[in-house]
Amino acid sequence: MSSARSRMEDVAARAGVSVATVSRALRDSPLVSDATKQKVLAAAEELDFAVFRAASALASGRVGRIAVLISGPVRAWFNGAVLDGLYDGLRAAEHELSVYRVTSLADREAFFGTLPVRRNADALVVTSFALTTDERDRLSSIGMPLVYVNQQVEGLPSVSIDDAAATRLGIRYLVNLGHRWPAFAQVDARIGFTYSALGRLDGYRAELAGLGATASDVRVLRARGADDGESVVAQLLGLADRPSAVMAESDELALSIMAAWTRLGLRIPDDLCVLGFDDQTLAETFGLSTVAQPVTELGRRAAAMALQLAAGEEPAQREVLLPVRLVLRRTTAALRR
Amino acid sequence: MSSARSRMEDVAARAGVSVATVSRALRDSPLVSDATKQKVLAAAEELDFAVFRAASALASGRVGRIAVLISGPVRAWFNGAVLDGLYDGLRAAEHELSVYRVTSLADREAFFGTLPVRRNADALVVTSFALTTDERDRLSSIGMPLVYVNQQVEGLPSVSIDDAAATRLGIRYLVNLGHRWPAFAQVDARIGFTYSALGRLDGYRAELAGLGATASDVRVLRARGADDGESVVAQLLGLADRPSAVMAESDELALSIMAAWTRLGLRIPDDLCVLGFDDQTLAETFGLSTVAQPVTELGRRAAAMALQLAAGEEPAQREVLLPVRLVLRRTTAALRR
DNA sequence: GAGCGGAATGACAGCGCTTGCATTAAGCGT
DNA sequence: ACGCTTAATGCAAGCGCTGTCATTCCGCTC
Repeated sequence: MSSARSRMEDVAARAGVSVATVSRALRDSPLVSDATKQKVLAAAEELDFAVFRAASALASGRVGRIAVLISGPVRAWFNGAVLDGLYDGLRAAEHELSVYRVTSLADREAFFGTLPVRRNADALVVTSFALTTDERDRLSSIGMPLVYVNQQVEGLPSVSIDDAAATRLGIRYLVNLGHRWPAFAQVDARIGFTYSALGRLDGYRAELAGLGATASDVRVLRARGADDGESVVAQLLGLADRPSAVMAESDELALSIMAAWTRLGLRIPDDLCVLGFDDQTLAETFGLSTVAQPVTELGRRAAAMALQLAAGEEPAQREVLLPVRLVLRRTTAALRR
Repeated sequence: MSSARSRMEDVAARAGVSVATVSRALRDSPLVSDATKQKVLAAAEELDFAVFRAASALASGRVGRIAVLISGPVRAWFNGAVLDGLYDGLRAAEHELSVYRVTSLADREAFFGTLPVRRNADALVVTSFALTTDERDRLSSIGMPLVYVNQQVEGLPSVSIDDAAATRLGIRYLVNLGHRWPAFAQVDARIGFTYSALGRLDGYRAELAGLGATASDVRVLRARGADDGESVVAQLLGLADRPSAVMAESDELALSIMAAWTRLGLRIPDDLCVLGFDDQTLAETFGLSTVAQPVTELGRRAAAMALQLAAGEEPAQREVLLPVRLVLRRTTAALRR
């Protein structure tokens, strides 16, 4: 408690050992005897000592820090959920997280232009968008390990779900309820970002085709943003053979569709079944049926993998695929004939 | 582009100057001539150089890092929005952010027990809960500047809104619409955390009293969580003189109340007016009228203040109060008589 | 009892920057 | 032309740790 900003030297003096021993004891090195560890720990406690990480990083070359690139703001539910997982996974390893938000092409260029992580992170986690070959080359030329979240890239370390399969699961469920054929609602792709929505769209198409739907049964509805359910509803109502069910690429879009639909006095699930994707907080509140993906777990696994790569180890599994599950609530029901 | 992990020495050699000059030039010191700065910048660019922050921190004593304590997970909308603001505010100053999540008393004790920020942050931002005197003393004994967000504490640096006044604004609006008298819905307080909800409750009580309501007109409804609108609706329906309007302490709770209410086949705003607090993303989607608070701006201002304090400057204003505004959408309407 | 191996610890040289001070160059008045 | 100020740059000493290598101190063996 006493000294406010004590150094390792002070701890060493108090414990009656050298700074080298203190350093080793605090990191629980097997080179230090148990008795000495006790003494050192006690002295550190009494002096209220905490390692100055900058000095440690300089001496060891390891900065104890993972960087993450997220697409969009932190307040977007998906980003928050991934970050929670990353923090969970890093906490035990006493690593920190540096968050870089990328919302525009300019941001992205700025990041790769200056590559601020260069010597300031031990590994980089990239969520929700693919890197160009150039960007990848630059990272590997500086020896920065890379982990993808929310997408797979041939042979590179990644943690994700199978977006296509997950969507097929949802579509199959709707079809089994008698809906011939469900539509699929999607936000227009962000420029310059490849994005798991592609896999979901593929899954939708593939499943319909597999179940015997024809080309004209495939109805993809476009929104200008995740809160633009209104456009989706307008397209829905304008369709010749109006679908009795729609699956949205995200819960946020699904909720927006629900709001626009009920605002017109129409009912859910009676007049339209809605199926979401994610299982975010408010899905339960509004009784939204959805394909749940374990987003926070994605983050945890990514953290673990990044730590392994940073330590120079080869992860047991380079491409981790986590399971999704169908969560049935009150926005889906069998087609009334 | 060439060398992957170049040091300042390499830049110095290439620019034909000393490392000291490089260091100064990169930080835009007035001690360096413009011509030299150009040369250094060019050399740094060619070598793809980025300062190794750990070394810089060790030499200067400033770590270039602000720590923030948040209550609950990152995926909670409020936390995400504050973090976005903090990142905005720190970006220009090239500072980083260390996030510490506190969800339990144990977390809190762990944080203050080891005080990991001790030498690893230049300032600490605390959101949504008050510190004990002990905790404050420990921080000030190590000279760690402190900024509160989302609450005010006598004379300490803080950035917040006036929760009581904001709530009074909302209640007054409902009363002016003819609702005699609105109820107030709140989540049971988290143990050990003081929390801006107190101010909102006070505001509710004060405004009703000020407008001439009697004690029995004050109806505070309790939810077990922000997604427990169900309990609130049950309490509402059980009330003798059923209120025609309810204000919730957060949009999340308001949305949950709306969901529970409409699930019963009741209408909004016809049978019940609902007013939220926050103006989060989905408020617009669901047409929720609400008292909007500038959460991201709270974060930006907190970042600016933290940077000032870290630099040893005294902020112009120690207690910043940001304005709120009423956002009228479709969940509120004049009482039909 | 001398020699030896292994376990535990200490001494010390950096890691890559920043910064106070010394030094040099340039400008200027007389 | 000569000192003198001011501007620009270089020199070198750390910052607080880590990791290599050397040293000490055991208990054993022969």
